[in-house]
Amino acid sequence: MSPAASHSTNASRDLGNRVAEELAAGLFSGRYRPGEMLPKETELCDAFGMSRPSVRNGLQILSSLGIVRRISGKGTVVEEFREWNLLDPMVTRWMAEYAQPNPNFLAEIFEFRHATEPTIAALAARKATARDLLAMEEAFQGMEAALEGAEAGEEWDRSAFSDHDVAFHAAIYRATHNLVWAQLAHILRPSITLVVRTSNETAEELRDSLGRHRHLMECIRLRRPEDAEEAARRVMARTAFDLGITPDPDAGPGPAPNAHAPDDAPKKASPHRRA
Amino acid sequence: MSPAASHSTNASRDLGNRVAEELAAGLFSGRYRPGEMLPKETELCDAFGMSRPSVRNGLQILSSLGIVRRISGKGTVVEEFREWNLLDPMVTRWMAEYAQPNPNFLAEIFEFRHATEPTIAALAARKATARDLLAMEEAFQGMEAALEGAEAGEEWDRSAFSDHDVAFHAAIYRATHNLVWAQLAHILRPSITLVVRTSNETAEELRDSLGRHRHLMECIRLRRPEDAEEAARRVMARTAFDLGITPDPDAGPGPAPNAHAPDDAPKKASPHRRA
DNA sequence: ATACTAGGCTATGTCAGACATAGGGTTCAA
DNA sequence: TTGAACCCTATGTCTGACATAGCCTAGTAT
Repeated sequence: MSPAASHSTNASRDLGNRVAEELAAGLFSGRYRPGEMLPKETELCDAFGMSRPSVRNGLQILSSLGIVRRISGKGTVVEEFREWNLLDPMVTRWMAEYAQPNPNFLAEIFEFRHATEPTIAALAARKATARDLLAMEEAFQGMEAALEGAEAGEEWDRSAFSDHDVAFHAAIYRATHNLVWAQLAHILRPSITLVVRTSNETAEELRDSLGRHRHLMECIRLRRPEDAEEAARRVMARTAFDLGITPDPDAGPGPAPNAHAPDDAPKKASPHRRA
Repeated sequence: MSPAASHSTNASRDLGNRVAEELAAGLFSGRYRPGEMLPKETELCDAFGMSRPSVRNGLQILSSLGIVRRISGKGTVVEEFREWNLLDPMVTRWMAEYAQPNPNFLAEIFEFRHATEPTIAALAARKATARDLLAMEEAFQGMEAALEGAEAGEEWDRSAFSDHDVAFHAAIYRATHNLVWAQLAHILRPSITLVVRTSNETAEELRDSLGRHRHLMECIRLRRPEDAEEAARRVMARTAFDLGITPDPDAGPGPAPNAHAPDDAPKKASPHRRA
């Protein structure tokens, strides 16, 4: 009807988000770099075929995420990467979706996970409810199913596996029933999908990883905080190997990926190393 | 001059932020509660004396922070608290500024800090640069100066002390040179200012706290990760006491989770939130 | 009587055009 | 060389209008 609809808002009703999304694709993929200027509003209007208010709406979103800064009378400049709100859910989604894997950045997220997930697992073992355990179990079964599909010979769906992997770890974060950690679950997605997209684990390696996840889940279910802590360390050791940070999945918890730190102190030997 | 200035944009050039700020004050103080509806746009225009685009701009900011949800044709509804992006710098500022201290929430942030700051301190001890150490030192001297002013008898400026306290811990977070932790430094402000606003430490207690901070700083400067870890635990033990979480600042690093809420918030047996 | 549809009302989403003002550069004079 | 006055550009804001999603109500058919 009315093909020449004047406003023609038949498509989406959320144009600002579309603008932000498209620009984010360029921002996160590195097409626009910090310090550079984005096209001016009128040019973006032209490029997207939308009115100025909608374009401004999109720019506003990016601005409130610390990704760009709007300078009155001058234009829109890309902020330094360090200023971006990397912990915002939308930003983490964009990272997982558009960013090309940056080894340095992945290593930093891993460093964070490596230091915290054992603690989180212990807390989860103390506080997890039946609902939390269910979420973990469903995610785990999803990983299992994806892996079996792969072993059945079909072409193997990496994204299905990594989605459930994300869900598994997020369930543990949420099981702490702590607002801060629950929100930090968002950084899992870029951390996991970016590595899965590039690395090439064998079926055997994945099965090993799955076993470690199962063990972690069992420790949480049985309410054994200390065992859960150790189990989480073993999961992270596996992840470190898949990320290429350690040469051996059973190698100790090398804390920092980059060893340029002038540490005259011996690194912390894991206190309870039950083999 | 031109009293009938039509546009009269004499005041600020950032009306959207003003709207967001004012609404945030109401949102964080509990005047608007999750599930409720905000006034409609035209009413807000009237209340703030601004045009619809500006008001929409402010609502857009709150929306992109997960604080409200805009429903086309219906209105603006306040999201559940758990959906708010509590890790966003602007949100943490609003929490520190407008939220009345919620014991439960403070306990959760403390739980997070208690679990992570020792690790962070150890990492900082490995990676801190001269610039990081300078930032820590300046913040520490700021705390010292504020405390001495207090002991000199003048009326004592809590906010000066807590600002430098925030800066001190933030410097440690940043000294890790890890993007994730650097961003997490933002949660320090509500955690610290909210407790300082309510608690009533004596000068002696503050001096004790200051000593623990100094020791932590020295351990980091001397690049002793393990000592820094322990020193951070002692700082957190002091903080736990000031928060009313533990009865004794030297009561070991009792993992706060199960022991919190001694007097003012009787702990529920079931962790389920459902009422 | 119940269920389903049609219509109207409300509040948000989008558009168009206009003016005001901050930032930055340029020109001209002291 | 330096300073001030000028102009241009791009963003910030306003006004007024229409389009559409969500919701409520009334009317009709079975």
